[in-house]
Amino acid sequence: MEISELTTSTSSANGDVDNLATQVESLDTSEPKHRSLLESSYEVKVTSVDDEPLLSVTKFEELNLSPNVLKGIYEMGFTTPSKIQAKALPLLLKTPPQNMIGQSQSGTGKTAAFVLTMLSRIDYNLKAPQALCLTPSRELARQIMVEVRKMGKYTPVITAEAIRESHVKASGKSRHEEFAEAQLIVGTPGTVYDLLKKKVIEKKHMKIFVLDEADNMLDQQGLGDQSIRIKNMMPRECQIVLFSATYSNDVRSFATRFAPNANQFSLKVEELSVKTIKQFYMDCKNDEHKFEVLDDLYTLLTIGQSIIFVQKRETADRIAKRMTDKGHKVINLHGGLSTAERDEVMDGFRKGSAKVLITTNVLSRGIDVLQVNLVINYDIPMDLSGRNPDFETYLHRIGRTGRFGRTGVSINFVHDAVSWEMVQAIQKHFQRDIVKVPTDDWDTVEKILRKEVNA
DNA sequence: AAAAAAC
Repeated sequence: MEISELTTSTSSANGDVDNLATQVESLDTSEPKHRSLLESSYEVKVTSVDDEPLLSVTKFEELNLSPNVLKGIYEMGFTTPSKIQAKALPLLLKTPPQNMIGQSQSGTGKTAAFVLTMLSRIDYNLKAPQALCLTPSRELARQIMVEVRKMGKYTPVITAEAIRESHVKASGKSRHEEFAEAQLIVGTPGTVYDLLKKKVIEKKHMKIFVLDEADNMLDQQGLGDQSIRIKNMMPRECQIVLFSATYSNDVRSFATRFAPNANQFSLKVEELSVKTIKQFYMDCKNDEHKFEVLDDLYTLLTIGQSIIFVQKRETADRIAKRMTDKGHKVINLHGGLSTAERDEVMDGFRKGSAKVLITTNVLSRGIDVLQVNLVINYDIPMDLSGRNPDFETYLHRIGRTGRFGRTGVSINFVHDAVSWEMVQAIQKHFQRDIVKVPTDDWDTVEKILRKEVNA
């Protein structure tokens, strides 16, 4: 098989800017238009396993989608394919199917791309599992399922979530009954593996297997093992699709074995950090001072919806309690909560009834709440040794804001030499300035942040 | 030294 490569550089892609602007507008008309994240040039490298010329579509109509899928897409407000959709969809939808390893910035339309592909692969006359998507958290699985149901609204698709149950099913259907006829399944690895093993989920008709946040799904101890076991249960001819905004070097080489002969698209590392997300740091004196600064920040500034990331569950609980004691209205989500509690907290945050969410890395990836305009790294994400920053997690965390071309702000709390060095390393790695804001001069802070953070 | 993910 020949490998053909095409590198496209777009410095004045007005078409793309228009396309995206149209999407942003239709997603939320209550906000003023922001600069598009595609405003400045960036490079997408596409690699195809065929030697056929690479196709990039400008309209969804060019993709031979079923009219029912098209109708769902348009109703969601998508008018034309985003940049990555334009390049990836022709490859994803090829017959016979080919594997795909895709990388693009957060909020550029990856989810829609693989959901659309799943919906297009299903034989709707066959009431059996045919499309499976795995995610690293229940919150992300639920979010993707919402997208599936919107996009598949005019198709007869039968769906099921394979996540730990949070309540007794109102329908009265057993899981066996539910999964027997479900054609499209989104879930977390533990539950999916369990259901496959028990033959609650039938595997023999599976046509497409998607790993969202693929690097995380393959890298993480536990998650990786489960993902591999599940993939090994899929039929040989099943299409494998990996998507993420990040692939660390070691994960990428494994990904190419996990999804052999895959078409690929990827970005250079300096293109990954979304330019519309402003990055700051606050120099705190010590760990206790971090909390005082946090308290002051939420007392003295009017802040829209925001997420505060910490390293440990216990820190999330502790900070949430102390903030509540100080009179702030905050909610708290981590893996130690019950499934019902997690669903309730997440639903409240999505509705906007809660403005401040304190959480762990469980929500670092994929979660899409458009109104979030501030992300605080109360603890800088680091690797297991505690000596190096976790660049991938950092990028995913700050990517919770600035969705779909909106502006966003991230603030890193620094409190000692190690955390300061990590911020320096992050700045160097992504070639993006991380600007200091004072911790004692709130007039200045407000001037710097006002435009972006105020509600 | 974490977090997540199953029963």
